[in-house]
Amino acid sequence: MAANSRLTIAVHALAWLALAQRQGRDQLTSDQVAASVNTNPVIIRRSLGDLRRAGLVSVRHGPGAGWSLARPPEEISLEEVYDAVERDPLFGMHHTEPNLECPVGKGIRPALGSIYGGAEQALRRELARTSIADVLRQTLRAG
Amino acid sequence: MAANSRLTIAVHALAWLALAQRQGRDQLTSDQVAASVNTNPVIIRRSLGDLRRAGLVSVRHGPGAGWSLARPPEEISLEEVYDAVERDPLFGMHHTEPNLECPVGKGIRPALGSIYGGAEQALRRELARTSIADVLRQTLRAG
DNA sequence: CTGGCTGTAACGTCATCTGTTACAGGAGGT
DNA sequence: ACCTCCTGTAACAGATGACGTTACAGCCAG
Repeated sequence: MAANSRLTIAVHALAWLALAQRQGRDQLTSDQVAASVNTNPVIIRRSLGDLRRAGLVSVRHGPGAGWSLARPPEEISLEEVYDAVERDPLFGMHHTEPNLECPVGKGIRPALGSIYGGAEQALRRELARTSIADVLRQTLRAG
Repeated sequence: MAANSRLTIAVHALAWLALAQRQGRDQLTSDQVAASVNTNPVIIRRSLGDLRRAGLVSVRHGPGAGWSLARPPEEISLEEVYDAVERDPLFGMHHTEPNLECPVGKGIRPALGSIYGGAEQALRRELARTSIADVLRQTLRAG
């Protein structure tokens, strides 16, 4: 798959918001987040926009504005972040409809659909075990 | 991520080989597999080439040539197929190096690396529970 | 009202995947 | 040894999507 960095960007932004909050800075602008992630502020706004629609962060407009966590970092799991930023299923089906004359072509899609569903659930269960607070703790230990 | 259909193509081809084998047809050419998947034979050769390098199928050249399973379908797990056809990690890191002045930017990559590793392992463990024989069974039941 | 920041559209660039054509190379049957 | 069939792979076109950038409308505290 494509090396998709959306989850990385979102988790990085959330961890940075969690650290800033702990340090008493309640808001961060997209420019400030972008400076840590080292990318363009618009990328951050797009990512945090997804997280806002999922209810994980909130935003304040006007001067002195910025982003903050909508919940304590212990209560934000990577599964929720994954759901917020990842739209497409993990594995894609055939681009063109398989040959329905062939017994394999006829039944393969529902069979794979259920198998892929189980695999995605296993992935989510694992991501659910880690919170933004966990990520921040491991990040500060590694740094 | 990109809707990547490589795993789907490979599993479809293997299930079709397994069914053909059960019906007494020991070899299938890439044209015959392509007719069931409904794609170009070169796509099939590329996919089966990955599986051959992983030791899951074998190929015979010359006239009357074609592909066949290198092992019984009960002993080929989707985890092996996944490893054979999927080169990139599931989640990508930042495109540009994060800001190392920031404590989050400094430690986020090793932290995420270990978390992503655990998530990929959970995915693989789930894929390991299903064999090509299982896929074929479910496919024929669904068809 | 004003200044600062968000939200989003529009666009370019780049990488990747699928699909296609073309052709060199290997191996069994004669 | 030759033929013939099929594999293996390079080269290319088109589509898709991600990232990055610029630009601008909208919103709101002061």
